[in-house]
This record gives sequence, structure tokens and C-alpha cells, in this order.
Amino acid sequence: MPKINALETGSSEQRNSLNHQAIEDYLKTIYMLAMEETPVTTSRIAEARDVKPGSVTSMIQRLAKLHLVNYEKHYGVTLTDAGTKVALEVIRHHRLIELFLIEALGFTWDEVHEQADILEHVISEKLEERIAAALNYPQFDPHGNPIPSREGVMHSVEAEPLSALAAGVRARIAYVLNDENSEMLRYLAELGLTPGAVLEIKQVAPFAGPLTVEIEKESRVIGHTIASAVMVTREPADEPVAP
Amino acid sequence: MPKINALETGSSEQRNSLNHQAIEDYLKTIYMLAMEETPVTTSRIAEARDVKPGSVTSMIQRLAKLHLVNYEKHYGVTLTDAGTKVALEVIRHHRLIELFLIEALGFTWDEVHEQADILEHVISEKLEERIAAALNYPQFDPHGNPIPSREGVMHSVEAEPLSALAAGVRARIAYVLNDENSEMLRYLAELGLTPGAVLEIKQVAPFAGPLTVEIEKESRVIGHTIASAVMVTREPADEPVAP
DNA sequence: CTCATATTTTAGGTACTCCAAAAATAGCAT
DNA sequence: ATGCTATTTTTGGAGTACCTAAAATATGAG
Repeated sequence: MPKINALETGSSEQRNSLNHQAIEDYLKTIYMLAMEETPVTTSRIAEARDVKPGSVTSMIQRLAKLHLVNYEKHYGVTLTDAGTKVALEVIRHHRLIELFLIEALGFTWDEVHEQADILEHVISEKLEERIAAALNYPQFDPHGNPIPSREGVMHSVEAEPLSALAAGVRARIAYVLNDENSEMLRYLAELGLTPGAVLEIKQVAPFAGPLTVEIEKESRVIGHTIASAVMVTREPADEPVAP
Repeated sequence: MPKINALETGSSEQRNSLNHQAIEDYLKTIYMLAMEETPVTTSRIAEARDVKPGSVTSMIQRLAKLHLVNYEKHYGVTLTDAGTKVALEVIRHHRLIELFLIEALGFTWDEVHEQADILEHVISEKLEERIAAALNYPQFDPHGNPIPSREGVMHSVEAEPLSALAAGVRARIAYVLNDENSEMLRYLAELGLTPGAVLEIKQVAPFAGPLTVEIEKESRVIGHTIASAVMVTREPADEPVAP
């Protein structure tokens, strides 16, 4: 049967695979948090991973010893190149798997996050490659997020939250935040707010109030929370009808 | 990100999911070994799992406490109903995954075992179901082994090793043993010795010598080791040509 | 009954976690 | 700028889930 331990228990030899579930998860978490905001502090990691700060500190120290993060006491962590590479590989796995579950197995976009969070750590290079091939080497995951390349390059998309737009603007949905929130995803799908959809802002209520948008010829009212989670790029104004 | 621990660390509450990697692997190992031969001893498990006997004893004691095995010191283990159910579920996962990797992702039958050994522990019920559906609820895995039903029923196939047949007999390959031996699988595929193939014994050399068989109109000489790993059912003699 | 062998026990190690106390930093009033 | 409190971070001790190595013990063959 299996040999799971990537870094052989008890052996001091550090195989080229630094691929422990927990290690990968920490690196991924750090990567994601750094994208949001820097510095990445112990407590932010603890909250994201749902463990106590003490656990985070000791893991960080371990990661530092493995040269996966740079660590200065009390001042947060940053990923080293090696750490970034691992994080991006895990993210690549995650996003490919999400897409595969939807495209090949009929899952919906609100169902795939959990399963991908587990599978991302256990697929072989070969399986990753086969999945990518089956999906025709996709660039984006089902939530509109870019999929890092095998070499560890991720092209980020310039986008702004839907909530930042003014009335009259047309925009295309690039991606959605909070892709782990199934309920929100289901609601968004219901409203037609999925990546690629084009909409026009009709009305913006002040004081973080609801937006009224037109999408697929339907008028929809959207709360501010939701609108902040939907990232869009601006589109040229409505098609100029022949004069 | 994820919550992996099925039985919450530190909590004494025993969730209904007894699904730890290691536990599942032990149960599966015990199931498989029991199929081969009984009793299932500590040392057989240790060898199969490639750990030391001491580790096996302590795991067995843990499994006994969880009512997954019946254990009497020095006399080997048997699975309880609960233990059998877990083992069969894992085997179901394994075999479905093997088939899926081949059918949906273009793997060959010698490449899938390792990956399936890992994935078998981490697919959700829903994913299992989607995979089964995508494969049209298959009955057999790529090596000819029966896939247990979702309810935990496995129909075993009556078959005998190819090495047990006498010259002149026709037989159909049911399944192959040692499905973790990639090299042997590759060799078998090359010879056309895959489940479903029909062959006729032409010659049997004595003293565990090689067999000569005709398969797909080709004559092949097969060593005794290989012939012992190929399980067959007898077929009626050659098609009776119209008189 | 004795001895080789298999099994179990004991002690100790790594990976991860938690909790609680100690230490360091940061925020703020003066 | 200084000093005090609030917050964050680190440390230390302990627990579970594995594992190994080696000592102790039970079994069955002769």
C-alpha cells in the first residue's frame, strides 16, 4: 500500500519534495494573505488556518528552517522563492481540480472548493498534467481566478470591485472573491453574476447601499457585500447603434 | 483552508468518520490478506504495510478499541462488520479511481495503482458517486477485480491461475494478481494478457516450466511466475465448425 | 520441557496541535 | 518623549497519531 510521508520520518535527508499537507497549506495561506495585504502576521495566518497563534509560530519557525519563508520575530513572514514555488504549485492544483470537477464531473461552482482543498495536496505531477490536458490547458478557474503555469507564473488580472463603480458604467465580471463561500456562490450564479457576464450599473444607493444593475436584460438589486466580492473590468459603453 | 483531521485532535468525541489514512490502510490491508489466507498475523500485516511489527500491534489495539477488528493477543485479527465496511469502501474507491484514471484521463493500467492508493482516502461520497456515474457504474476495475457496491457488497469471481491449466484447455482471463507491479502489468499488456482475452493452452512444460498459449492467433510462451498471476475461467472448447 | 520464533511491551522520536504564561511590541495619554 | 496598558507574539509543557528499536514474553515444535 502507500508511502505517504514525503519527508521520511526520522530521516534527516530532506527529499526534494517538501510536500506535507500542513506545510503546503501554510505556504498557500501565506501566499494568499500576502496578496491581500502585507505584512502577513502570525494572527492573520492563525485566523485563516483556524488554529491558535502559538501553532502558527512554531510552524513558521519550521518553515524558516526549511528556507521556505523569511522570518523575523514579531514582524511577520514572507515567502522565499522556494516557498512561493510550492504555494503556486498548490494553487495551480487547486484551480485545475476545481475546474476539472465542474467540467468533467458535473459539479457546480459552489461545490468544488472543499474537495479541491484536499486533492490539491495529493495529485502527482502526471495527474496534474493529464487534468490540464483534458481541460485544454485552461488559464482561469471556475471563479475567474488565473491558474499559475507549471513553471510557477501567475498572471494577475487587474480588476476592481463591482461596488466601486458609478451609475452608467458597463463592466465585465472578471472573478469573484470568497470562492469558499458556497452560499454566496450559489446566490451569485442565480443572479447570473458569473465570470464573463457583462452588466451595466443602473443606480447606486449611497452609504454602501445596494446597487441596481442590468444583466442579461434583467434588472437586479445587489447588496453591498455581494458587490464587493465581485471583481470586474470596465467595458466600453453600450454598443453604439448605427446612426 | 482545510480541516483534515476527521477525529478532531484532542477531543475524545469519536465522530462517525473513522477515516484516517492509516486506519483505512490497515483495514484494507487486513481485508486483502484475509482473502489470501487466514489467519491474518501481525507479521503479515507488517510486511504488507512495510512497517515494523511493533507498529502493527499498537495499531491493531487501537482498531480493536474502535471496534473495527476483533483481536485476540497472539492469534491474529479479523475485521468486524464495521471494519469490513470501511475496507470495502476504500477498495471501492481504489478500483473506481483506477478505472477513472484510465478511462477519463488516458493513463495506462500499469500507472494507476500508486495514485489510486493515495486518492482512495480522500474522495468524498459525492465525488465517488460522480466518478461511478461517469463510468456508467462499472462492475470491474482495469485489472478485472470486482468493484464493491456502495452498500459494501463485493461479488468475488471464481477463477483459477492460468498456471493450473492443462494443454488443450481454452480459458478467458478474469483478473490479474499483483496489480501494484507495474512492470509485470506492462509485460502482460504487451502479450495481450488482459482481462477478457481468450486463450488456448498449447503446451505445458513440467516442473513449473513455461506455458505455450495461443492468444489472438499468436503463439506466446509464458513463464510460470506470470502464469500464476493471471487468473482465468474456463471456456468451452474451440468453436465447433459446422459439420 | 526447552528453544526458536512471533508477538507484545516499553521507551523514545517527529509532526502537528492546544493551552497558558512570559515577553515583546504598539497605541495612547500626558 | 515617556511610561503604561492593551495586544500580539513567543515560549514551554503536554497530548494524539504515527513510527522505530530493542527488551520482554507467549507460543508451538521437537
